[in-house]
Amino acid sequence: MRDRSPLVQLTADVVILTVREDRLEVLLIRRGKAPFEGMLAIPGGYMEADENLWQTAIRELEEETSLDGMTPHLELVGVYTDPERDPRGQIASGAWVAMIPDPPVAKAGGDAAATEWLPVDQALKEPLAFDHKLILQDAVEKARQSLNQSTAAVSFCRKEFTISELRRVYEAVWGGKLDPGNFHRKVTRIDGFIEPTGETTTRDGGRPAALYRAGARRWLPPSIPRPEVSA
Amino acid sequence: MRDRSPLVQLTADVVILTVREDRLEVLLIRRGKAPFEGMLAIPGGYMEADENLWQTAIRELEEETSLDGMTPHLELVGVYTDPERDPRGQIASGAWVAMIPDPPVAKAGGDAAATEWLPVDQALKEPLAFDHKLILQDAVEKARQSLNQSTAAVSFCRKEFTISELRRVYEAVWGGKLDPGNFHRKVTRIDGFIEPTGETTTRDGGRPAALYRAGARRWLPPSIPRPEVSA
DNA sequence: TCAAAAGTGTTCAATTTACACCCATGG
DNA sequence: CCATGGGTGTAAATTGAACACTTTTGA
Repeated sequence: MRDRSPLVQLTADVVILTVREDRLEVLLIRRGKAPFEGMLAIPGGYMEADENLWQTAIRELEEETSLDGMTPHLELVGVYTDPERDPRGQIASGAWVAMIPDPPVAKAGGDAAATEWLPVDQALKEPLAFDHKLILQDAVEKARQSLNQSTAAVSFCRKEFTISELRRVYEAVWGGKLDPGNFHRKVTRIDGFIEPTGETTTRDGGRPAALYRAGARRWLPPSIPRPEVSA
Repeated sequence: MRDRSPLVQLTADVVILTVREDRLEVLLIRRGKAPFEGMLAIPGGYMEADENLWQTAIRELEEETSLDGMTPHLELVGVYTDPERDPRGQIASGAWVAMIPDPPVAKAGGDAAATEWLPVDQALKEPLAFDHKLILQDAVEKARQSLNQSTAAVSFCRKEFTISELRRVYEAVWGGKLDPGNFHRKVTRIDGFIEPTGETTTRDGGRPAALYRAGARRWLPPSIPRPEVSA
């Protein structure tokens, strides 16, 4: 049995999402070589000998975007291992979703002939290489869930952001509108979600808005409250 | 670069959890062969040629437990790919966490010399083979998070269960006590979480309790409410 | 009759919702 | 001045927390 266990190569695919002009967009590459030459694909690459797959994902992310030293939110979406998923042979892939602020600077590099930002709705209508349509669907679903239960939304914002900018992230990812006043109170009341910098900005127009930073909290309070730790 | 991408074998490890006597317990195997002979390990096995890693995980779960045709909650925990994690060579692992009802019937099979149920607290104090301590920690954390935000707790219960049995799942996994009355109202008010069967039981002693089935809902309501879908 | 567990009532506090309304800026 | 978005006030409805209390069984 063991001897028959197939030898595979590993790749990391990174679904890079951002919110641009109140829409959720994804970074795709136009493939420059076979297989699937000319088709859109999710950026990714092979794991190298001295690294693990998480490090591969980070490296791929850095190759495609300018991160300016910030560590982005990078979350595992799934592991894609169907024997037939890659015509080149047995290649398994770990997929991550990255949430980065706008304006993301796309670099052209690696074997990507060109990189393109596309609204997610539109990307899902395009034909994508390999099983990348499935991966993209799973990644977007994971992002939506992350906004439900974690503070991941701040990863879509710059280091300093206004509450309205944060609200527009939720609106873009979830679809629909949120009441600005109620949203403001909600997020300021959840302890550790965001912290005021003391500065203000007028970049969104209108009355100056207070600027905030991401807080230390990672998880939003659950709807069934957890008891205090007793033991 | 590509040519240097290492060839690896894939395994699926399944952290099988249950709630027994108000404690969270994990199924481990005592290894019957090298490496780590005699040590405790998380059950797992190699991916075979005609399957994907999810199917491997399901197969491993079925080898270790009697599932009686029910599909258990099986959730991806992570992908473990450090080059040095297995002394036999480059072996990458996908880890899942399974939540199954008590009483789980452990089968002895495969290359497991013996299987043992251990309270999670205790298992984390034992030395475990490979990087299985890390995997177990991650799996338990994933299970806790799942109870926060999804209806996964019902997976720890039998097909028909009382609200108290469900409450004891939360208490065992989270630690601490929940108010029985308030918990009762909470879970019956969340639409689609559980549905009454109409039957009652006295198996927990005291006044007969109504029996429930798992409902169709998979996710608990988020603390920041999602707006209605507009588009 | 008593203990045990299920489930409901009750009360006060806190939060949510849906708005109206005022505030502070740029043009 | 006006338009724009930021942020607070407010009142009604809902929900939450704590805990007393009734119900229904087995022992």
